[in-house]
Amino acid sequence: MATAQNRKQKSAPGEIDIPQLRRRLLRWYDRNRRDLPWRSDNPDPYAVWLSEMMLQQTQTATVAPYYAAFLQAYPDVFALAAAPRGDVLAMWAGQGYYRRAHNLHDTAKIVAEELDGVFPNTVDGLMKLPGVGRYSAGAIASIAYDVCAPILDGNVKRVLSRVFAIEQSQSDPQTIATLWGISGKIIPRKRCGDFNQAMMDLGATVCTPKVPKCDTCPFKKICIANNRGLTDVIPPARQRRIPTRLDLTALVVEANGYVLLHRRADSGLWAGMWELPNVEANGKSIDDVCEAILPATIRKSLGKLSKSRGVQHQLTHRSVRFKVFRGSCKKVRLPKTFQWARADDTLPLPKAFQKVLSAV
DNA sequence: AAGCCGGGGGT
DNA sequence: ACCCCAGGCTT
Repeated sequence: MATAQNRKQKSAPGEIDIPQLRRRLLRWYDRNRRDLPWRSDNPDPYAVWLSEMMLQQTQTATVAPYYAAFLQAYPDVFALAAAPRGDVLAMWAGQGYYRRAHNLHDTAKIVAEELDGVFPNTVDGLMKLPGVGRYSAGAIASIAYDVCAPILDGNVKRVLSRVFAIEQSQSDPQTIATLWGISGKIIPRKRCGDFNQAMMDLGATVCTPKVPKCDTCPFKKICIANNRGLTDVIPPARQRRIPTRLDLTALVVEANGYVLLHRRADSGLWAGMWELPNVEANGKSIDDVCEAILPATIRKSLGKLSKSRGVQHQLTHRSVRFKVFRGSCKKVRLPKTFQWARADDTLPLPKAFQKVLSAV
């Protein structure tokens, strides 16, 4: 009798031997775990939190050097809380998603000033911190405190979709709810941090989006997608969006070794970061551009501008093209939203502007 | 529910 | 060229 109940059971956790899944995964992890800088037998919640903020939508290889630099500059939450915002942003420059850097600093202050420097050890407590959602809270709680909280990131989504043959779109809220449910169901009572990290390692190194290495997978025998030859169609491809074009004219204004920077708004693209003065091109003349984005004091002493070669920069949702002009002037006093930066310093600039600067 | 927010590793 | 990455937040 093919009742709805029976059909539901077919791809429900009931079909998988959960204790066996746990044993297989932890045994695999003991032999094959990645050696990552933030891993430790005695985890420091601050270091775990720091790594998780950096790892949001960012691969481990990209994070590693930033993580090392942050931990050296700010060995504990009090050091980070005491740092000027500009220093934190400058160290984050190049990593993208700059809102994370603001949240990082805000959270450090909250923990240092209101929580005696101690990170919460519950999912609810952690989720009150800016930039910490359900995934990050579960990851920090389980890894730093061995609390048995589930996680669901891109890796775990993919692994669970395949093992339990969840065929629906990964972005469907219903599917996400189902996957959270499974993640909570399979997490063991012990070694929860290891278990969660093992799921992510498996997704990153074995259960990959393309050409998964099913022959070396600890779930080879129990994975429904593998048993039915469905690993190519689970999870289904998401529809991708076309980046929109953004044409900017940027100015490189120098004054004996310094370059003129402007501070961006606290929200939106490159939030709170610094930029080379720029504006949407829209057919503007160079005089119009200067009028639009330069303080009057600069314009007065600015020599003739020369055109440099253009720069192209790709974002996930934007395709940015820069026209670049270069000129020099006196090192005059500036409004607060501008600053003179030494051209040879590590500048608090997003990659796009680093690229423009290195091109001239 | 959908859009926004960066940059890069891997293929 | 195209996939997606230890997601969170706003509208």
